[in-house]
Amino acid sequence: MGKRQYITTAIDYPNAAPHMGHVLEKVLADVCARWFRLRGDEVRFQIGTDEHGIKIQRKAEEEGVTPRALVDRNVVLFQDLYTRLGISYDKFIRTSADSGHKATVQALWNKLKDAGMLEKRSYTGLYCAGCERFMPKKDLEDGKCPVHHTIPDEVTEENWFFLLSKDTENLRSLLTKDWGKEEYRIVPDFRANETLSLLDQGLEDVSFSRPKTSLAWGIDVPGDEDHVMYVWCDALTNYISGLGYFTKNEEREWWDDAVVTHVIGKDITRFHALIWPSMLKAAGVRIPDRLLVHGFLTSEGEKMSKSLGNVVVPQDVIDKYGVDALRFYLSHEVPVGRDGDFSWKRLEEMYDAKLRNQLGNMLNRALVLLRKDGGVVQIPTDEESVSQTKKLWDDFAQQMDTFELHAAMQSLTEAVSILNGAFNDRAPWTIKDDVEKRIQTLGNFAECLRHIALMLLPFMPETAQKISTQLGVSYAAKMLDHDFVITDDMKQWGSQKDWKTVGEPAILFPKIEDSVAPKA
RNA sequence: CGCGGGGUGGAGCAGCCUGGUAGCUCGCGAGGCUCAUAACCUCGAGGUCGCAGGUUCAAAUCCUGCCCCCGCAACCA
Repeated sequence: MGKRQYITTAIDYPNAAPHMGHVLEKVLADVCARWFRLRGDEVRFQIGTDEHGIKIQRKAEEEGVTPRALVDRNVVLFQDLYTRLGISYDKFIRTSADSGHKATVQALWNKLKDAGMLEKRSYTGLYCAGCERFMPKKDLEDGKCPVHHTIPDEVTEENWFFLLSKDTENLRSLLTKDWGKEEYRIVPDFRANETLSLLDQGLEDVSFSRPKTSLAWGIDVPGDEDHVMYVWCDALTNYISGLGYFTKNEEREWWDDAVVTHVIGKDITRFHALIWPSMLKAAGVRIPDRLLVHGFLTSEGEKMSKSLGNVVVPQDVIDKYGVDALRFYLSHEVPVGRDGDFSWKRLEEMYDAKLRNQLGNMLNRALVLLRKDGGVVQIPTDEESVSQTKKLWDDFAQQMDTFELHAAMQSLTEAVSILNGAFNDRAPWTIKDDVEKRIQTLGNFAECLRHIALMLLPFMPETAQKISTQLGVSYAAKMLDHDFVITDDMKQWGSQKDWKTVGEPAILFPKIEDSVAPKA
């Protein structure tokens, strides 16, 4: 018990407002972080923004503002959204604004250089003046830029390269077994297989810097005033710079002596699976434990894109259905690791069917009847209830521990459905003469709901607390505290001896009248 | 032959590894109940499991070929 967990998400690129894809990742990581805390682990959870780079620089030029002003403005959008979503992060790192970040990155750079992993080379490529970037040959149509229909110029520029190819076999070993006894697991498995097939194709060295003439908005390369670091050394390093690595070193134990989990999207798997461990190893820093890779979200079955006009603004969803409905949808409908779809119609169906009609109504029908008998809580204890509850918790923990979060979430909605069925079968409202029996029958349902609320806590914290409060459970007020832990006692059937009466029933999920999705 | 994912009742998916009455959720229809947020429960309709071959007593499930959709292909989460 009580392992130390360091969990991170990819840092977001704040060149525009956050969208549903950003939210998927944060919710996934937050559910994990909350679960770790609830099971008694010490957790540090970091998110942030990757604020350098050419796109920010250009976007700022377009708007006639400084890059600094642009990111300062946009970062707030991310922070506000994540706060509203209840993302329980401990640290929000900003690569251009966090004082320690630059120092750690430059220190890491020097270590890579000392390790002989950096080399300055001239790079020759096809440069499109219109796009202001090098075009890979594969992107060209008949040798022309597909956007500008011009033949790109052959341009040579100096770049620092990270000698990733040196580590090809080490990385293959790392992903299949270990690298100097260090292990690094990719979840789900098929992402690991994909990465291994990349190794089979051979690894190339990676460009790690840009001349300031083409990119000014970034961290200076130490000892080379004409160059700025390219994204990888800058962005990936956030995971350790956020802990003061190589500088203050105050919080290094969260890296050195913790289970480290990176939550990322499938597009950046290769960088996290290959470049990052190679960098760390060269710098003499331990490799993380696992990489949790999520898929992408389509919108209404199609790729999310501005031109299609189907980009879903998370705030619209929250405004209409609430934070927990959104967290529920992303957890219940999107299998961890695989692509998912966001659909207003589906969200509405799920909200009505699972949350309003099943969960909310179940709570309400039990509470209303209990209140008619004075709200007395009496939970009959029998062998079967005790053992079934234990099995429920064991199965749930198993799924959560192996990151099958959607399966865990789905088994919760399944449990609520079974509860509704049992309620009809036992029909407590038909027990007219025997008050004691009626109260005890209802007590069973209240106790079941108490357990379900606890399990819902990582997914839908506010809802879980509301249920517990309505039930009148004594720990309800503390459930959202950062240090709240689900104890073995809480997981026991009928363990809450101080639970005497139920609270006031209230509608958990109201009917949403307007069934038309807001236009984007 | 670039890589990967996928094509199963109206929608979304499971099943395929370890062949043998095709399952789940939503939606739809009909009954039941009436404690409850017109919610809940039960039953039902609806599928030649992308196409074509092959292996087998038997294939959604294994093999071969083909068609189609989606994503990725060094910086779009």
